[in-house]
Amino acid sequence: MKGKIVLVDGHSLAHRAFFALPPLTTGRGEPTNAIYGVTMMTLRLLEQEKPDYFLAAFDVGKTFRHEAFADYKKNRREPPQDFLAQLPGIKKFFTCVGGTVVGVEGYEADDVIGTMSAQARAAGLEVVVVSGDRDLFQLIDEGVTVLYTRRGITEVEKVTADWIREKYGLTPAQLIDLKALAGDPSDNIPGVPGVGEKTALRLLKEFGGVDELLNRLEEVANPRQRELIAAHAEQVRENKKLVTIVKDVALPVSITDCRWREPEPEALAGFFREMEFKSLLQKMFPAVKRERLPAPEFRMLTAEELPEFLAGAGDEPAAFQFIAAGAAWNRGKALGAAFSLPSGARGFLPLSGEDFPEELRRWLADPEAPKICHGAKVQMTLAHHYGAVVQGLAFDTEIAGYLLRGGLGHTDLNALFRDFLGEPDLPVIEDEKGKVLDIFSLPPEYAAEPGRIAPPAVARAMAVEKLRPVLEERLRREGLAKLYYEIELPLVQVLFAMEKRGIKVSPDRLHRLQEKLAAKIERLEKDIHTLAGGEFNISSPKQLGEVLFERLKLPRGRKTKTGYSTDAGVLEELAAQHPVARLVLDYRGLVKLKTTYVDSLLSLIHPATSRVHTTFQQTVTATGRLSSTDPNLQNIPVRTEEGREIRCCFVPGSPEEVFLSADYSQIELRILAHLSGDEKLVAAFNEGADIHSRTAAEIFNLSPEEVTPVWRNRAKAVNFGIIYGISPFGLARGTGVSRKEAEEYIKAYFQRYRGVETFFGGLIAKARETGWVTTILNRRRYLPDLVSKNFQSRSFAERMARNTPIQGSAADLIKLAMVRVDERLRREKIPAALLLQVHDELLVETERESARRVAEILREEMESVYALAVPLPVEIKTGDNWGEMAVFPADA
DNA sequence: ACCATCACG
DNA sequence: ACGTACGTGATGGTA
Repeated sequence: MKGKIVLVDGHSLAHRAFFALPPLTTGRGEPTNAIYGVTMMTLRLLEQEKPDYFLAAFDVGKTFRHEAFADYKKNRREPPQDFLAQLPGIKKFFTCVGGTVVGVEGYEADDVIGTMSAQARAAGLEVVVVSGDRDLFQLIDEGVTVLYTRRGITEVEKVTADWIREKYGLTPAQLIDLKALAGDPSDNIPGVPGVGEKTALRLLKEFGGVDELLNRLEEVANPRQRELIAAHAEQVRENKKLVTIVKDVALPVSITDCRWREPEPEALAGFFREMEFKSLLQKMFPAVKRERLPAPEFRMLTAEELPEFLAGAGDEPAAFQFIAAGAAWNRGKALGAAFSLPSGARGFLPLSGEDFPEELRRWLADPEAPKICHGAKVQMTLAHHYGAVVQGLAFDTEIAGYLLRGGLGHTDLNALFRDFLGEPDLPVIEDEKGKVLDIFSLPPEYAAEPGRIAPPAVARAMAVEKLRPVLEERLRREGLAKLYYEIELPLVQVLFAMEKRGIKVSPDRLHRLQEKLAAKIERLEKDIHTLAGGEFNISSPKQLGEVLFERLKLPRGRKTKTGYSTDAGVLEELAAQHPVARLVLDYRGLVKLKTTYVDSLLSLIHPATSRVHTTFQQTVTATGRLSSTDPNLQNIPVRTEEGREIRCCFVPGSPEEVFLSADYSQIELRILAHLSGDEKLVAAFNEGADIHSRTAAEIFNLSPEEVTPVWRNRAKAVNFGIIYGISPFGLARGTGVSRKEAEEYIKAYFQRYRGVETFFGGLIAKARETGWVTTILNRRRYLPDLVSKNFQSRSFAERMARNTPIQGSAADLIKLAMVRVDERLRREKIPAALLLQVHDELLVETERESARRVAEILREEMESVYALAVPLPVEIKTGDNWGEMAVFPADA
């Protein structure tokens, strides 16, 4: 017999899944989290292992171990009802997925697996045991491995005899003796008093097993230990029987009965539907239609009918939704526009080719005709391809959803429609293979099929229109209306204008840089291959690891999940030992610059204008920050000289123009001072102190003259740490000092800045109560994990809770400043415009003669944006490229 | 699709 | 005793 058998410990997997996942239920209220976890685990397993035979074993009732040993597992609490209720579902899943389910009265799942494992080995099969229970490790042998479930649900560790030798220094069979000697509190198995895992390991290494140990007791050096073991010899022998997995259970099935069958699609799909695993159903059975909202009734419109149709809205806002074959800055083609009016009237206007009807153009541009949509900025971008403008934006459901969901994501229209209105899924457009298409990325030829694309588009317009009053009410109720109407919604137009204007990148400079980098990279590549003694792909962490640690036999540093770590930290350490490490570091740096920045920017430059147009994402970050994509202009290099050359390629549009940049200095620490009201911190900023030097003086007890750059840098790292939610480990990494020392620093900081300590304490306590934290302008972030039982997730959530009010408030303030600066520039008709926002910095392009005035406006609006307990100074610079900016005004 | 790496604030 | 700094996006390699 040939092939592979997978033996699943159903009970232990279910247990793991139950505690690893948050509570999930069906609409009927039945718990499903363990079922879902086991399902995900098993599907992954089947895909990876591709077994020929598949058996899932379960415990049945009391076992012979309970009979033999009254206290067996006696301290175990009865499993929760919600767990037990899921076992039938789990067994059903194993059956539906083509497996065989076995439980034998009087035996545990372990014994069933042990028995089947022995039979399978005898038959020549490879055995893979899957469990979250270490007790199964004793079965490991030539041809028998255990997949041990680690954190989460789909992560498994492949445990082999070598793995066990490395970890325990024992053979798998010796694990039985280990448990017999040391006992196991979780099964309530008493070991020898005074013999823990450490001692037991030492004894086993010396004697080999408990039988030998008991036979040669006189050789045990420690007399007290010898006595105790002798006194408990019988117990140990008993334990050994108890913990040894039985391998001769009379099984009701044979190996051939366990042959894995391809699951019946109907059975599996039916099971998913019953359990309401909708995403799984969709993923595995795209052809099986989900319950979807029937498309609403609508009128197919002509351009001539449009004005009369839209007049039906009166003064009420109308929802509109484009559908398109591309709606980005480099590509855009509208295929139609759907409308939904509060009266219930709905319509669809097909669009094709280059024509964009005048009637539509006029309505979009009319500021008196209020409009609502989901993601207005994309609609504006698409309209812009036809020279059309959108004015009169009254509501954007995506942005409303973003504020209401408070960092939890799921702001797509379908999710909002489902979660806020309890409606079924919206209809979608599918291609011939049943793949769901993005409403803005349809094949252009679909323009010829308005009957196919109109209903989903109209349904979306309708969803937007129905969501508006509900979301609006929620925004008011949760105190988010001001943030929404005075900042986020006006910001849409500001960001759109920034994207539309774009920023000029000098193609000549970039090309020169590209060639220079290519030459340097080629040179480095040759040198590295020579030093390494052969060609390989330096960009492949896998190949690089093999070369460094196997061929060159350099000392391996940390490991990652998939192999050796070769990140900058590791290479930096190796640089002292082998010249190749430094070259690899240089190589990495240059390749990064070339591929991520030079090459990609060149490909995105608009040939006619030499400008690049990023897209600002307003609804993705959990803290309220913006992000930038295609290209990301918020991470253009600046910290190294070589990197800054890239920044130098960003230039004003004409020689008559210059850049002005305005950045908030220390905005996050100032916000911390304001929020905490800490006297020392507030005073430091009010006195205009160098904050890192001051912190150094405070926490290291130094006089100002004693604060050397080393101390200042450490204090700077501490300040960073405070903003990030601080942990000794993280601070140790940030400073290079030991963890213990880092702990001292943190203690000293909180001793000196009591206000900060109190603030953080109160913040966490309150957040645990409410489930969220807020920023200065009441932006909210939900942190459900603050009450997690898992230490790691809880700690993570606590760091987020400390960081978010700081990072998020800074985001609030600069967004408000952007709206105000834009307003001033337009009202005063100054030939200047915002180009970029980089979290605490604004970049503006202006005619030279207006530079002074723009600088004044930037300073005024940014510094006065919100009255804090401390000043909020702005540093303004100017220059003819983004890489070489000098303080403005130069003559002041 | 996921990971490792690295660019920014 | 646990295993970490907060927030992003783009790239090339690998499964």
